[in-house]
Amino acid sequence: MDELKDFIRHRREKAAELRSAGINPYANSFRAEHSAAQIAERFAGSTREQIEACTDVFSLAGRVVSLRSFGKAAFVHLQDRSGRLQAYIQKNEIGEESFAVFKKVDIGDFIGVRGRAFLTKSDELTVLASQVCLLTKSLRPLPEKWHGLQDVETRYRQRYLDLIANENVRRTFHARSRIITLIRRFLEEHGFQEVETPMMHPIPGGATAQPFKTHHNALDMDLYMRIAPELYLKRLLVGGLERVFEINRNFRNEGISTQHNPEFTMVEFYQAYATHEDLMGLTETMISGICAEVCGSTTVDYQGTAIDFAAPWQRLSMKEAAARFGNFDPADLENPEKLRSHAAAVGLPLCGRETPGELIAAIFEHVAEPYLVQPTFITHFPVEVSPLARRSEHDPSVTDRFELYIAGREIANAFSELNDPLDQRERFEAQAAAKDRIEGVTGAIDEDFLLALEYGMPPAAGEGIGIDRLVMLLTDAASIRDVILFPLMR
RNA sequence: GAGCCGCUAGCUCAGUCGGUAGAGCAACGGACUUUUAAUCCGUAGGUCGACGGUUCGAGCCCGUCGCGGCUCACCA
Repeated sequence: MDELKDFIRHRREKAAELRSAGINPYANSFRAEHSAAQIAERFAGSTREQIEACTDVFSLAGRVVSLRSFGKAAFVHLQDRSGRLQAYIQKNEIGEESFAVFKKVDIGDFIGVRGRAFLTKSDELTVLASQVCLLTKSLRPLPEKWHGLQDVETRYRQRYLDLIANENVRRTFHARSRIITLIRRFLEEHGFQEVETPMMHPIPGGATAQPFKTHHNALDMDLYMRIAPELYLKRLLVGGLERVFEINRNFRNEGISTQHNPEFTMVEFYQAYATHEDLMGLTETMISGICAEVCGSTTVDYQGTAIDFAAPWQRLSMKEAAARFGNFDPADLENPEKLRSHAAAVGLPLCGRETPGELIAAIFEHVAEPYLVQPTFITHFPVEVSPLARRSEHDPSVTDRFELYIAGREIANAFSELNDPLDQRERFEAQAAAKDRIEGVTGAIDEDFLLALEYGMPPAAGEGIGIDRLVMLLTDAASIRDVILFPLMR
């Protein structure tokens, strides 16, 4: 860059002038003892007289986000981690020299302020500065104060600007943090132990999705970024860790959309001696509790629709849901010809080799999923689309599995775990064959996982919850990118 | 990967029928010691996403490409 923009040149010049006057424009000597919110909290409900009678001196540091300068005085708003607070800087309060330094402060700079509190004429709590320190000179102008930063691409690529300019974005990511904390707390209180399992897998498993491939040079070994932690968490059940959970990233080499980011966060948890029925209750309790705590209510507005998280939630079998929303006789789903004709009628592309269970699942996803707005557990998943779930003891064609749908989206997936090593091997082989049949790709079988099962895995149930999607629901975010700090950009 | 929409000053946005590139905020100079989208006077700031074409003349019309958003497909 041979020609600097005026605003950058001006700010560099100011920084240089300060340096030559013996002022470090990147000082780190100021210790803020209070946050904006703490000071506001201190005087919440106080009268003007009470505030002005208080002789406490507060120290506050933050970014200057607005500046209204008069000849020998100025008002600034400082923004810190907790919010904003106004400071009033007067020449005769801080002295001539200090005021000369302050005159070189721009919007965007970090400053520290020390002083007593007062109420302005318009009743705004303000710190009357007795001392002002420049802490960091900003060389670039911030986005505009009134409209903030709107450009979606800039918001994602330069998230720091989005966070500075848009308070609702700060709120969203604060909510995300709280949601994860509450999930962790809930599971720990229920006796679950947090673990970390490999992110790089020799054989990708635990879900059906395209993996990212990578390579370890020293071992000359191909590896895959994990698509799910499931098979490792179950090895821990074999190892006797009866209740485990992991909150971490999964990576799927698939399309990107408002619901899909290539890396996304899931919580997966496994509980020995529990069934998928137990997990439905656990899930209702956990999510409705988190909703109440984060949103202050179990009813939230999501993109203009009210969603009620109060338990209990509706439960429907997949066949019931498919027949109800597809408007046909449930008995048709038991008849292979009628099933296939319904699938064709709703516009599904068919190759002619789909099994009945695959057709039921495809019809369900097509006709019912978008209409499952209120929290709904869908149960009785066909065995063909559930390679890791335990077969139902009442109907061998389905599994003891549920998925949770909210706002037309899959939020959680859970099942009583298949722990019969021979059945598991058959399912893996069927799955590999299906992959070969439909995609012409040979699926690898995780022999090490089957070996673990042969030692005996206690009966258990496991569940995965998509954290990003849950956060979207609880923060009214339209796109998954609005709840991921740095979404993948081309 | 396909379809639709968008890209103009640091930011937010106008730009008429193809005829000299505009505003607000921010910036710069000046005035101003209770403002809060401060106010007042003055100044500066542009590869109109990129390249090519049509035209006497293109921000505007046409084509190719880039980046982004939404929808669809694969997936959670």
